[in-house]
Amino acid sequence: MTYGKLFAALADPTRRAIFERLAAREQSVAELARALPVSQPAISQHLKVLKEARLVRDAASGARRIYSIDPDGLWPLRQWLDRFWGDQLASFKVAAEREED
Amino acid sequence: MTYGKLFAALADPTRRAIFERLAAREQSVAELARALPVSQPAISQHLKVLKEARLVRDAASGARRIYSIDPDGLWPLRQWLDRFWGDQLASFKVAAEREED
DNA sequence: GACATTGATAAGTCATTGCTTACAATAAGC
DNA sequence: GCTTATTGTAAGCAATGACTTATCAATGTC
Repeated sequence: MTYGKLFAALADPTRRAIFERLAAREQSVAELARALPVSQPAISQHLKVLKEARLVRDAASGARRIYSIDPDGLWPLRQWLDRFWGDQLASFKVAAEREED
Repeated sequence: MTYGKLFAALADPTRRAIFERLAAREQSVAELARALPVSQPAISQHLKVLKEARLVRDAASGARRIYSIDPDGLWPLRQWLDRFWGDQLASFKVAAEREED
C-alpha cells in the first residue's frame, strides 16, 4: 500500500522530473510550472501525489509555496530494494515480510 | 521511459507479490495462479509487464513455462536511487559506512 | 487417438489517471 | 483599496490499467 503509492508516484515521467528538479534545489509551484511542459494545476496535482507518497514537503512563503524533497522519502524504496539485493539470501527476508501487502 | 516501465511494474501490489514469490523460488504460471487471488490470464498479463520491465525471465519446460527473477532487473532501480542518495541523504550513507568498521 | 493441463491472447467492463480550462482564495505591490 | 501573482480544487475528457470470461495452440497422460 505504502509501496504502491511510492512506486506509482515515481512511475510518471513528469513526476520524476519534478522530483529531480526539487532534488537539485527547492522551488515554488510556479517555477516548476514554467520549467515543465504542463499547466500549473497539473503541477499541483503531481505535487499532491508526491506529497502523499512522502517524497516531497512544502512550506508556505508568503503567497508562494516552496516545495522540497523529503529527506526520508526514499528510505522505504531502499529498504524494499535491499530485500532482493542479496540474491538467494533474500529468500528468508521475503518470507519474513510476507505479512504486509 | 525505461524507468517508467520499471516503476509502473512495481506499483501494482499483485505484481509485487508475483515478484516476491519468484524471488523466493522460480515457478510456473499455474503455480502463481493457484497462490494468488486472481485468474490465470491476469497472472499472464502481469508477467508480461514484469518481463517488459526486465524484472523476470521465462524458460520453457514442456508444456509449462517457468518464470524466475532477472538477476540484473533491479540494477536500474538502484542506479536511479543512488543518484539521490548522496545529496540530502548523505547522513545515512555515512552512518551505514561507519557502522561497518 | 482422446482427453486433460498449461499458458497466451482476444474482447469487454469498470475504475483510475493525467491532462485541460475555469474558478476561488490568499498574499504582495502599487 | 485594487490589481496582480500564486496556488489549490472542481469538472470534464480521452487514454490507460487491472480485471473478467471465452478461446486456441501446444504439450503431457491414459
